[in-house]
Amino acid sequence: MTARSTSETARDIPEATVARLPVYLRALNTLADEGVRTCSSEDLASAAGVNSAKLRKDLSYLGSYGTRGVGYDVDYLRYQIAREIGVTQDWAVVIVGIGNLGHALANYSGFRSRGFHVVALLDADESSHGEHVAGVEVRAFDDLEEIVDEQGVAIGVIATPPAGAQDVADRMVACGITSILNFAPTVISVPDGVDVRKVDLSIELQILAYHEQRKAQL
Amino acid sequence: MTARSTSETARDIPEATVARLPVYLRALNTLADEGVRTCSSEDLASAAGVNSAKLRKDLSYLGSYGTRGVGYDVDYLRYQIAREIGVTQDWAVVIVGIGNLGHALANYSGFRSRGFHVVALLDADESSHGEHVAGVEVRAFDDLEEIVDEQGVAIGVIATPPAGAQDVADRMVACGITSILNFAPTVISVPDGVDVRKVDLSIELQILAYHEQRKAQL
DNA sequence: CTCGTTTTGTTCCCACGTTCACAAACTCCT
DNA sequence: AGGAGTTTGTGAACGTGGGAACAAAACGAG
Repeated sequence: MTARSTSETARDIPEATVARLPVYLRALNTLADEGVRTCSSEDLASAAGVNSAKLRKDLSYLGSYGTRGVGYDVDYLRYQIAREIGVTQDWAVVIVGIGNLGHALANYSGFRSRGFHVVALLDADESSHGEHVAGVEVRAFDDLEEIVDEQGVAIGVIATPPAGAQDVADRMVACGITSILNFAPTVISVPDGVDVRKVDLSIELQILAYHEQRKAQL
Repeated sequence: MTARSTSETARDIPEATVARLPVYLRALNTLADEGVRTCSSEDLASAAGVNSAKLRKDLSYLGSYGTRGVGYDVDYLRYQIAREIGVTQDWAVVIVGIGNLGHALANYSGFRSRGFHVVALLDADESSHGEHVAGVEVRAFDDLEEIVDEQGVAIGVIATPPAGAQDVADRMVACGITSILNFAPTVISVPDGVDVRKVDLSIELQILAYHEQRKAQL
């Protein structure tokens, strides 16, 4: 509806919206599994746990994919969101650090089913090399460059202890990885152009503890 | 400096600040381990990966714990943040769902060292009962009420498959748990007064994929 | 004691995100 | 064909968060 810029897609979507698109996509998948063909913004919003006005505004950044008076076609919208996020293609992922968490990540079925393919598991500890986890062999961390080149890996996952995380990140960046998901409980710094997202289990618990403590004070 | 309200502490701290306090706390712990006794806002900010103005503003919500011209006493500030977050006390935590992720969480040393104590591991699958993980016996999900009552549990962790997550949440809320950390890839709804935080691995990857795709388009 | 230096605490302003509210657009019924 | 009823897409108001910049406060030198 709005005028397109020179390059076809690529009007920029607010970061907060980007973070919610995968939630909408999951909700749409659930609806589709239940046989729902069409839904209103109200339906989808409640399935996704957000306000319907916010949902409509979020979707409006992608384009005008609904029909007034009717709602959204579940399959069509699902495809449009998947395309916008980029999960219509397959992404190669490398996981570094095969401890408890690395094992869990390697075995996590949610990656595979959403277009993420774990092509390598790496660990600095030699005693783990050769072991197979989720059908993938654990290899030496030094094989990183080779694997990234061969397989065209763009996304790396760090699941090492905090002390090694910055080194791992540096090596990843050096060999061309531009997106990192960091589970190590430490701040890592990377050059501009590289995206890092951090997941920190104990920080989440501490945030809950803060609110819990406040409730207890009343 | 500002006038206190009737009840001693408890001016409300912005949510964005609350989420960063654990990061500051971790950075302070690292500095303390290195033998640093005093630091400026600049030092601490770079250790925590934030802007120094933001750090100072965040800390100012807690009180006036620095000294102009000098900086912050590392130990003192560390204690003040820990007290504010509530990690000077010990919190009992129950983990439900002992699959790959549940195992990893049970074994995660970062919980114990930050005042979180895993008092029970529960699973609906009988075949896992009796097994010991990280020194704690896996018990039946039906024991939840008993354990929560006896141990005064306020925080629950859900690491089940998505289909069971809402049921688990309902049972947790029913027996008095008021803070939930949800790893199941589904939206769970809870009554007012209950805090839920969600950690979703595949959503994080999808957000990275979006940015990766945009970089590739240029 | 006074001046210069350092660093905090805070104010002001801008950008971003959320919500409301409504016009535009579509369907269905008569 | 026209009107009533729905539901989207969006403009406008509001609230929260981030960053620059500066006054206030401490310290040290002379």
